[in-house]
This record gives sequence, structure tokens and C-alpha cells, in this order.
Amino acid sequence: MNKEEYLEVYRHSLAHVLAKAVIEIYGKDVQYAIGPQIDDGCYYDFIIPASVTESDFPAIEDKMREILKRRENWVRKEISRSEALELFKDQKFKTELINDLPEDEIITIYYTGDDYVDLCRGPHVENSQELFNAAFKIKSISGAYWRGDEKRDQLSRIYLYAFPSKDELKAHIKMIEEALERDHKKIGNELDLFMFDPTAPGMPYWLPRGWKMYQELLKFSRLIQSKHGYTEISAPLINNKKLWLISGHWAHYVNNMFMVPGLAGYMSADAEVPGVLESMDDAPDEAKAVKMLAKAPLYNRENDDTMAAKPMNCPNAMLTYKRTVHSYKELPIKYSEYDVLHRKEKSGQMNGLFRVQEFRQDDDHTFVAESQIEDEIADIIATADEIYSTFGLTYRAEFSTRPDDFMGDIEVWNRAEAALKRILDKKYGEGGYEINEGDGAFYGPKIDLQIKDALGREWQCGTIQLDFQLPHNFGLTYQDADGTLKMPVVIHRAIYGSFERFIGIITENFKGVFPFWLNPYQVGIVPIRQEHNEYAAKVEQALTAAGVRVETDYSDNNMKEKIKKFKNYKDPYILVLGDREAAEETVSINLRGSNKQLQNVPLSKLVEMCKKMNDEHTLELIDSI
RNA sequence: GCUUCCGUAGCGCAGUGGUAGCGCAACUGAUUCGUAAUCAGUAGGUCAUGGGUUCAAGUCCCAUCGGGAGCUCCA
Repeated sequence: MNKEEYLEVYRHSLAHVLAKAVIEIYGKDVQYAIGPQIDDGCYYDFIIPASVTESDFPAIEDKMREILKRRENWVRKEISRSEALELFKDQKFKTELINDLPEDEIITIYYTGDDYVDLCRGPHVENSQELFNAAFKIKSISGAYWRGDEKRDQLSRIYLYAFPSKDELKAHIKMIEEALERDHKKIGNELDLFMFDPTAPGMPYWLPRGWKMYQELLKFSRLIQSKHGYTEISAPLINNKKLWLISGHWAHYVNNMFMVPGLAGYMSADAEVPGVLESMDDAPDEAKAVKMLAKAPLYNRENDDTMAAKPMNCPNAMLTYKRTVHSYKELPIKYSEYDVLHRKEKSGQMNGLFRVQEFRQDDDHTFVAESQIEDEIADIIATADEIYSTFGLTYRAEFSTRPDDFMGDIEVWNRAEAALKRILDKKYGEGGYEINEGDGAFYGPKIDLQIKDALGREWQCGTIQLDFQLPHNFGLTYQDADGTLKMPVVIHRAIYGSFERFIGIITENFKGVFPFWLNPYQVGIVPIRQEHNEYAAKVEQALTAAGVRVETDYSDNNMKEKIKKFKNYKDPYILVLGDREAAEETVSINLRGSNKQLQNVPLSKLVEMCKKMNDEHTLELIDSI
């Protein structure tokens, strides 16, 4: 048995032990569902007739140890479907699982001792004593839905960390703790990058330092995109409902949009309005009466004058394209856009900068003839590589194909998917990317680029989506070489994805130690005594003139305090300027991340080093002359 | 939205029914210093908000808001 198989057997067996422990503690009424292994252990889903909280974890862990010590045998049995249904007749999830098994499937069960049996394919250990070295710890409990369907039973999922040895468990927990040190919310706070306020949930405030970085990312995006022929536009942030009706957002996305509903009038007198539901999903008998006071305004989102904040840039980009008649010679037309977007999320969906309600994308809508799709996608992937590699980021590509409820011409779909596949095969090699059959949007296939955060969670950053539907909805055309009017294909794409999410990701990946070109301030200047302020100002001026972001501490604090402040902000270069430097027109550089210093660096040399890192978007800090 | 945990000074935290505290930061003064914490002092709070229990609530209960982890969602 190789290590991977061993881990699987081991973790999977522990899941059974967990279930057995929970049943022994909470009684036979416990409904147990499934208990698979995961990356760092396993979990088991239950309906438990009591509420289980963190304080109950030790008791469950103790019970598990006690069970292991019984040295029970694990016995595998093959049984018939009817025997299985009889055996699990009180277990509704097991019953459902059995009924869903294919007719010819051999049904196997595992006994752990005489009193616990689980429907399971196995394999498992043969005796509990094989698990004696088990290093496990209950990680958390959370809600989960049966079969991932929020309309079905809500289960309690108990997560277990499980490793073959105590050392490995310890190392893993340490790794998690270290990941928390990289948390972008923590670092963002320490470095004064951004903040939130309860009056605007999920909408970041960018502080002076964070905004500098944001602007640098913007600048970098513009630089790369202009090289690739993109042209930038900007459009209204709120549009009348009519636009969202055409684009289809009103039908599919209305509950995620922030509204400015139309005003239908005012109440002439106090009145009770009966039959009001809190949610469209509520049953009619949940309706209640609402008291309306005289002069109260009546807003109605179905009114013609309703406006809504844009959750996406696409519809306005369509209008921009439609402004004039286009020739095939103009294609591809690339409208990039960095406007602010708003998406209303259900509470509980927000997560630091990773999932917000207000953000900007490095968005683009490219209008192409069908024959240009392949070249254009290849160029977009090249652009993505150029951008990600600048940050040293690696990503994983996912290709999502035609769903059942697709719209448009199936022949166009087939050709487009084939074109995407050719590029992906060429770029990442066959099997070098994931294919999600049927997971595409109804309007077109897509390629998503996923990047990991500090905890190893993957977030979608880049996305490339073909769209056959919007050009249709907006009646877009171009005149082809033969004089006929044809419909362009739209490519939606973003590389950072949202600036917010991307900043979250790179903050965690860099642990707040950003590359020189990106750091909010690049050079912190520390005059040793106030009499050195004059020379400090001269150095500041020289650097600023070269486009370097500088902060100088002219206060009368002592130099150690000044150095400490800039160190805490992780400024890459801290210049210490005293008599010697002023006399010789040099600087002494304290390098970030070490105690190393570069002494007697001519000012002109420093300017050159900074410019080089800025111009080349260098990842590593230059630490020698 | 669901399960669970959390919310005390700008930040990090202590305070488990009996006078709201500590460290850092801030401010004032002294120190004018050669590479990460000089010394002394001052100020800073409706303990997220609203109800309740109690002689007494930061602490117990309920609701709301905000946040974390996970689930679901992200055409």
C-alpha cells in the first residue's frame, strides 16, 4: 500500500470511528450521512438531536480514543439490496444512498465492533489497533446541506484533522497558524492599506497607502493592455432598468443588483397594506399587514424610471460598440474598462477583499469575427501569463463547456469550443488544465484562471468568456468583406479579476512584502538629526523626480524610531542620511528583510537602481551595487 | 441565507455577576542620537446596537448589525 492509499484508508476509517463516537454520545437517533476523507483529514455529516459546539469536541475526541482502545475488528460483508434497506431502515440518508446505487452494484457494509455498521465501499483497517498512532483533532463543526442542495436537509458536518503521526498533525496545525499570519485582512490593517465600515458592508475604503498600490496595479494593467491593442472607455455606473432588461440581467441577476427604484407616488393618508411578504419565496400565509404613513413615498422597482447600479460592464460596452457601424476591418475592437461595480451578496458570502460588494475589474470586452476567436484567446492567455509572472503567481486553468440550457447556434458552440481546446492543449498540454463539462455559462464557453490564497483556497481571478448571446440581445453587427451584415462574438475577459481580490491574493502570497515597484512607498528617508533635513529634502526631490514614491520623516524623533516606523510599513529601502552622506552626496540604504546595509551609495546610483526596478517590474529587491 | 465562533481605546489583548485594565500607537516635554522599541508625563471607553433577567451585567438570556471559518450561491 503506498502512502496515499494508506492515508485514504486511515482517514476514511477514522471517519467511521467519529460517527461511532457521535452515535454513542448522542444516541441512536443520530442520522449519519457520509464521511469522506479530505486533504487534511476527513469529515462526517450528521443530523444530531442536540446542538454540538466547540465545548463538546474534547468529549467526542475522548470517545473516539476509547473506541479505538477496544481493539474491535472491522468486518466487511456483502449483502443484498433488501438486506441493506432493512439494516438501515431507520437511516434516511443511507436508505437514499442504497436506493440510488445501480442495480448490479455489490453492496458492501463494514462493521466496527458489533454495534456500528456503515454502508461503505471500503477499504478499511482490519482492526482498530491499526489506528493507535492516529493523530487526530476535531477542527470545526459547520452546517452543510445534504448532497450540497440548500433545499434539502441541513446537516452538521464535523471536520477532523487526521495524520499518520503526531508530528505531522502538529506541523499541519502550525502551517495553518502561519497562514493566519499572512491573512490579507490582518496585513492590510497593519500596513494601513484598506478598511471597512459597517455602513458599507463588503465595500472597501482604500487608505492612502493602499490606494497607491491600487494605482500602481492600474498603471501596470494599462501598460500591458495598451501593448496588446486595448482601448479604454468609461461608462455610467447606474443605468435605467431598460438596459438590464435587454442584457438579461433583470431576468437573471436582479436580486444581486443595488437599486434606485422609481418613485410611484406618496401616501395620501395612513393606511394598512395587507398581504405583504418579506420574501418572494414565502408562502402566502406568511403575509402580514404593513403600516404606511401619510406622505410616505412609494417606491416601485418595476417603475420605468428605476435605475440600477451596474454589476457588470458588459451592457454599456455593447452600447458603446453599437454607437456606429463597424467594418470587419476594424475587428477585433477591444474596450477595456475599470469602472466601479456593485454586486449585492447574501449575508455570509463576504470575505475580506476576496468577496466584496463593490469592486473594480480589469475588464474588457473584445468584439471579434468568429474566425478571430482562436488568435484572440491566445493573445489573452499570453497577456495573462505576462501579468501573473510579474507577480510570480502560478495559476490553474479550468475550461467550462456547453451547459444543457445553452443559447445560440450549436454549430458555433462546437467550433468555438474546439478552438479553445486547441489553444489550451497547445499552451498547457493535454490534461494540463481541468475540463468542466457542461459548466459553461448559458451564453458561451469559458476559461477560468484560479490562484490560491494562503490557506490553499482557490479563487477565480482571470476569466475568459465567449458570449454569443449579448451581441444578439443588443443586435450588434459588422459589415463583412462580402457586404453582408454579420454578428460579432463578444469575449469578456479579466486578468486580475477584481483588483480587490487580486490585492488580497498577492498580499497573502507576498506576506505583505511587495515587490519594489508595487510597494505603497518605495523609499523611506531618515535624516539622523534635524540638521540633515535639508539634504534629505534634496534626496527626496531627486527620487520623486525619477518617479519613485518616497516618504521622509522630518520630525525630531530619534532615528531609531524613524527607522522602526518605516520598517513596520515594510518600505523596501530605508535611507539613513547623516553628515557623511550629506558631504559626499551618497545614501546609506537599509535593506528590507535583512540587517544588511549598503553604505556610501552615490545618489545617482540609487536613482538608477530604483528606476530599473520600476521600469522592469522586478520581483526581487536589488540588494547590491 | 444556513451551522458555528467572535465583537472591550486607533491596533493587539486581559477582564466568567460586584469601581473597565495592560502593551503598542497617539499627544506633551526632555533627549539630537549612525541603522527595529531613550526617559518622564497626558489623554483616550455608551464594553457593536437595542431589549430582558438581577440589588448589581463587559460578563447571563433574546433580537439586530458587523466580522471569521465552513456550507450553499457567484447567470
